[in-house]
Amino acid sequence: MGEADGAAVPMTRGARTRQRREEIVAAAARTFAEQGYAAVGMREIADAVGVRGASLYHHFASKEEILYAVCLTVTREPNEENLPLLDAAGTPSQRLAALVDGHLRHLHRRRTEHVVGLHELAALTPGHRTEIDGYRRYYQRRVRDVITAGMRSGEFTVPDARLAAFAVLDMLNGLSNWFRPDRDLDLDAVVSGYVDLVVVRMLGAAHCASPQAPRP
Amino acid sequence: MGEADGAAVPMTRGARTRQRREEIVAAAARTFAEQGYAAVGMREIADAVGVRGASLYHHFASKEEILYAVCLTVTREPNEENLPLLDAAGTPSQRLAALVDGHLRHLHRRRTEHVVGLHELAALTPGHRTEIDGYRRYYQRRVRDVITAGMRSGEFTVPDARLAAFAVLDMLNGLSNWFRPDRDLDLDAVVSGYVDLVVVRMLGAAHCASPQAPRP
DNA sequence: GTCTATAATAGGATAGAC
DNA sequence: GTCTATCCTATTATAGAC
Repeated sequence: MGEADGAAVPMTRGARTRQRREEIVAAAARTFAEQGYAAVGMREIADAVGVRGASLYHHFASKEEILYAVCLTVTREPNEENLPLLDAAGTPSQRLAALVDGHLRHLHRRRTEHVVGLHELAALTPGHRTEIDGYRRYYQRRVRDVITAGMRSGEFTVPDARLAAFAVLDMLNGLSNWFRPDRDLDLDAVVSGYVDLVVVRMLGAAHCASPQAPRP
Repeated sequence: MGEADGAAVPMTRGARTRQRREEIVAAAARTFAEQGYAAVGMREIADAVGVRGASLYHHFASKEEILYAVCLTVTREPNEENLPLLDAAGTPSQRLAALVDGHLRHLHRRRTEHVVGLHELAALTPGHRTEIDGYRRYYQRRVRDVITAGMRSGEFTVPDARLAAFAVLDMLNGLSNWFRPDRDLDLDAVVSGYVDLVVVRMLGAAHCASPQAPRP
């Protein structure tokens, strides 16, 4: 394992740079979430990473670019990870139940970033704001579409898909503002409780917990 | 109507001062909502009111005190105006329906202030933050209590009042982030739709729209 | 109650050495 | 890729005249 073959340890430099970028984004998300974007200085982010303020500009052109990276994490990831659940096999109830599950688990896994992404959109440049809003609107539309599909199939008895989609997503996203696992309320309990509240109760599906055959 | 009786035109000076205070709070809420608290300077607030920056300090000791005033509006007012609806006569379904109605109308009437109050709490001083959180927690507890009452009376079939209270309030508060009246979605439609989604569908009440006698 | 003028500080960002 | 040093500007807040 000498240095004869450079390809044996490929992209070591690039990987390290990428890792440092992610350290910066993670540290920034933490401080932004606690104090608010505009109240945090580049020096404070740098301290959290363990470098000097000027070094951040080797990785990001501006403070807003760091915020943009945080916001991308919580708008693009759900589109890439959760929306495929809506394209999978199954009834609208089953597919929406899977999305609610995935959505809540992503909200928790990226809890810090979501707090920023849901509160600091006003600080983005107009171009970045438009892009982020586009991801969010697409996600919203896909949720509305699966509700509409469930209404057509007769599974959902709700009268207005648009209103229901707002209600569902606001209810889900609210989680990141209050959920802290404790002795009598862990994530699995919230997830199954919310799937029931949304899919069975609010939308009116007869059942949805586990994959099932279509009704005869 | 001479100057013999000072009480004939009472508090004229105080009323004007109070009015200017409210102008400042209103202008600040607008700019905070659009750009975020920390991104707004005292000069910008002053411009919106039509005075110089220094003049604001005659009415408020600091920028944070203005934010505190905005946050008080959207945490104390709902406690004072909406919570009495939970103490009125009627079944838990009826009382919660009235609260949902009042809550949504307040969210809309104080739309700008709510955007600030829901996004900028991190910028409050610890003391103010604690006070505001107290109002919010009390409101949340009252909603949970009426849900518990409905569970005991058998009207609500939901399994967990705490989880349901979070779901309901997050769903309601989300309104201020997206609702703009348009041709096919006015406030009355959203209110009646959300009352149905929350009280009838999510919580499981058989009906609640209008006052009714208890079931035999 | 509002003004002008200014203090005191901190902010984002850049230049250039290593 | 990170550092030191620094520029330039904007900020909150105060002092004191009117």
